Amino acid sequence: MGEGVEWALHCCLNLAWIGEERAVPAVKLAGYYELPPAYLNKQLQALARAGIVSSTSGPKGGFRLARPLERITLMDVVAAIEGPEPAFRCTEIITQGPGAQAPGRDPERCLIDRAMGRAELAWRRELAGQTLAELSADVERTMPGVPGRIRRWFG
Amino acid sequence: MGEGVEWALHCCLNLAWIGEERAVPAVKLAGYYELPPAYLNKQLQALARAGIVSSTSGPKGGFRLARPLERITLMDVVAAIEGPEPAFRCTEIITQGPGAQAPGRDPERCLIDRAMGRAELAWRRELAGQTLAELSADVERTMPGVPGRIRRWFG
DNA sequence: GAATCACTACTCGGATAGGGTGTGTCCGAGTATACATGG
DNA sequence: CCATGTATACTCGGACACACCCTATCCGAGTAGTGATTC
Repeated sequence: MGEGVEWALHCCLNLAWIGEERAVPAVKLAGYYELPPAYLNKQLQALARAGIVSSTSGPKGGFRLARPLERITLMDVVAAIEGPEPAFRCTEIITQGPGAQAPGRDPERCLIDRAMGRAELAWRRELAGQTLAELSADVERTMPGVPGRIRRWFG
Repeated sequence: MGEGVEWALHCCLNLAWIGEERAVPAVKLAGYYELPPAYLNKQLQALARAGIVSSTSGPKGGFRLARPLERITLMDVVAAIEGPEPAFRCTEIITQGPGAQAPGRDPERCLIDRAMGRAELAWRRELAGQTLAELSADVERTMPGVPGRIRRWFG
């Protein structure tokens, strides 16, 4: 899995703590973690395409959260960065070669694909079941000073 | 995820249906699905290193299951092919840059890492909860002719 | 006839190239601000 | 003093290289079987 997911999650939390009334440019977000600015910008573009953040150009421009943390799940961010395709993609080798099964013969998919799909569904369900708001609450509980320090640093 | 996982799962089932008294060379297994023989051999080597199959060289050599299907889970095969590293690897960017948290300050890991780890644990748990024996039983129930046909083709 | 030995064919195993996706960088389009200018 | 036009600086957005891992291939090490040779 690409590391852009980790960057995107941290940035979403930071944007929330900074407040949605201010737009933060990618360069500043990158500076906080010493990440490649242009590449982080690319990841944030993906978040913008997914409707998670909104972007504005020009001076005083940048990124801000498009909706509250309560309506952003881990799944949303992962899907925005990694794409919607499943990790395990069945190439249907069962329909090739001498022992080929007729593709349309059984309406159900390849059983291996179904089994792997069940596991991936459990993964997605877990990701979709946790919002960034819960994550933010956990951080504020275990490290109360962090959000304030971040808001101050970006000020 | 690499497609070698799909190949390995099909091959394990085929080896089980053929019977463990016979060793099947990689070339023959590849021929059944028209896969690149040498590359499939590489995947089977990974299964051998993981102790899922045993390999014997020379004439009448090949691969055979090292233990019954009841003791092989989807997780075993995935770990053998893909490696033991988790898909999401936290790069600890939280410990870098101006807002660096001291690494040893909190004994618990980065909360984002923990959240992603929970999801991945659900995935692994689902994979580890299903054995190839159950998968084989499903196939024999929905497509009763397949195992016999495979055993016949490899004969 | 039986045992031994060399030879052959076959298989795995690791070392070696090629391609595709993720990683990283650069420059142009667009915009809001600030300033100068004129009424 | 206020409105307007212009220049400017700043930001995103997409187009352009680089690198690493997955994919694919090839050849050597080792082994079991086979046949010839010898006692």
